[in-house]
Amino acid sequence: MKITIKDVAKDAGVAPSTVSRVISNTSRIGEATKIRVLNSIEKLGYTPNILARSLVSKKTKIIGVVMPHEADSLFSNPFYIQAMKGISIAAEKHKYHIMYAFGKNKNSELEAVKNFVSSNIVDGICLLTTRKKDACLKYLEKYEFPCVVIGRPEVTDSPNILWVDNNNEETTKDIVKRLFLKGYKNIGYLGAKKNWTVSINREKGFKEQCEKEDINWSIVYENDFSRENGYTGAEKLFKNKNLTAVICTDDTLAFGVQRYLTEKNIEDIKIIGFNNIDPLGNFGPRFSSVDINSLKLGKEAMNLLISKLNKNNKNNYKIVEAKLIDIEEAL
Amino acid sequence: MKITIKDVAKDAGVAPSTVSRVISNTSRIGEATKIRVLNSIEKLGYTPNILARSLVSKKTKIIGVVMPHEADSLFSNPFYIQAMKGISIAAEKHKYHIMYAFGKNKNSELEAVKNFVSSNIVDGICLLTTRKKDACLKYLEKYEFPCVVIGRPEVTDSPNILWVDNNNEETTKDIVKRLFLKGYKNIGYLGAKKNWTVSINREKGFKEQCEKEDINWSIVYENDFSRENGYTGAEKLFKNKNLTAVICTDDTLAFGVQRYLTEKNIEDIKIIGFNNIDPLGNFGPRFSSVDINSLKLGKEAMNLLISKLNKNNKNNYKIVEAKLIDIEEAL
DNA sequence: CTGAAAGCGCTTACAG
DNA sequence: CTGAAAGCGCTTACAG
Repeated sequence: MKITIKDVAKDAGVAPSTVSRVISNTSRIGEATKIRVLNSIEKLGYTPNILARSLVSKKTKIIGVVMPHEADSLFSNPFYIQAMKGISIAAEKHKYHIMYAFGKNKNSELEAVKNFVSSNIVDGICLLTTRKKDACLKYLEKYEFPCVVIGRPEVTDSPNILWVDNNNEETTKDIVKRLFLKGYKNIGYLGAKKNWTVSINREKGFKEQCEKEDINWSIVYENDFSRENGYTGAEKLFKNKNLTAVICTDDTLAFGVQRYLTEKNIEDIKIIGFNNIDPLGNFGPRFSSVDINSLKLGKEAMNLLISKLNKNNKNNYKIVEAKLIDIEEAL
Repeated sequence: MKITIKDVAKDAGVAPSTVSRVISNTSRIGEATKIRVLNSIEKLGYTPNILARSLVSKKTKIIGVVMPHEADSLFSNPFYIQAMKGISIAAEKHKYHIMYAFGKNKNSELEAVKNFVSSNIVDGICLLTTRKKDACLKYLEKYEFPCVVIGRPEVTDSPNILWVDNNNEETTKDIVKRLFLKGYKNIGYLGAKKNWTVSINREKGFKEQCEKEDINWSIVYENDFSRENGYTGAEKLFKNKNLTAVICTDDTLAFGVQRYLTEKNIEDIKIIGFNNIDPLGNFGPRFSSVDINSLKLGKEAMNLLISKLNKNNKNNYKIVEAKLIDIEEAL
């Protein structure tokens, strides 16, 4: 039988409340009794039942993490597993547990959120992506439920919606700027997931900087972050254009573009992707890619949320630096 | 304020116990009161507090999943994310929640297990790998804590240790047999993680079949499932041997072997890997690989564990078929 | 500094 | 079929 606080109390010859106090270390306790209680805890191998504790404290110290339902990207894109790892590391450090919900379809994300919120099982929620008119965020905001999102929400100044993001707009601007300096005057942008804010922000920076530098640009959107969509996107991009460089919003797309160019014998096209994915099958030439630091995105998301839960957060967002890994060293 | 069973009871004009009964749908309830209660629940938007429920039922309907601490493999190997997805899908179907613990180092796995067990937060535990003299399994067995492991434990007939595995021994035997029929007489085996039972089983099948068929074999072990270790492993394997085929216990290793062979201009070597990883950078020639069906491994692990928790499990293990995806169609 | 009591939100014998 | 009561294992005012 699992031993409880009563067993410890009896063994130490004190009241359960006293045991509780020495565990929480919150009020002044006589040194002698403290030692006695600690000994009994040790001797009996007592560990508190966190369920009972949660019931009275109204805090479970569990964070619910909702994965995007797009299965395909999950499998091929290291972003998710790295972010998860970052989330778990940070949570563990603060003695929080993590509960993941893998959505199976469009609606299951919102359902997971509702389920988390209504069952009282989590103190806060973390979303791994943001969309335009995000239903999950809307729900969470309505119920003022503590949450953090990786990516930039449409409304960035709501006190209840924390967020962590790269500076995507600046990053694509910077890339365009660098390309321009190297003499690239015809640049394509291949996006996917049109309603994901990450795509929108990268596109925005791209477009603005192109217009500023007077660069010929074209933009193509595909459905998914996938090699196949990279290939079909490249078909469209290179149909009538004299592009010399392509920025892809994800490396999976970039691999598809690379394949297209190889097959069609189109040479000397500069490709830049995002996420710095190691392709494993390491035979093709590598292209440049932006390392978005997924691990840190996950960690900072947790730090932000947990700070909020402990009511000592300063900001409601955090920018994680993205870093262009350029194969030409100095682009 | 969160509404409770008392609020519903008051609204419906019944006792809390009655509300509880209509929710659990466990005892006979008058149709009229049932409807009244249901209406009140609907009207007030009541959802049970699962913490309180867990406290009395001693069941949390949460499963703890312990990830192996080897971070490297996590990032590159789709096995984990696919298994996680399988786990989550199956758990959700049975209305269980999943809590993941990402180990950071060798000891953190056991700590995660101990933590799960002692805090009363999970009903059962799932391990994503098994090792020789597995400390986690030993602990779980000692406390008779319900658990399932993906992979084959050393002791396969303990009623308390459920497991799900491919038939790894048979699979490598089968591969060797096929290779032999195609005329391969010098075959290498490149393993990693010497203390993982999956490696041991695959090696065993390999060795036995080679000796049976009178094939010249050699075995090399490296530390990790990684491309780098595949490369160094190939260096060793091809030092003095006239190998014509190499079986790698993981595709990540196989990619390294492939790279070595390409660099050294060694041609016509048959490579066979495990896990059927899509390399993304799709320029090198593909090699054959065994699809271990990670998604199903995860699903079946959960099904087994949950059956056990509901005391209606028939077996304590389940074999998931692995399938050789041969690039030559008929090897 | 410490104990007795109430309460967190449920479930489940025990009566009737 | 339904209610009153006890209890799951904690925490936290309230006294002293």
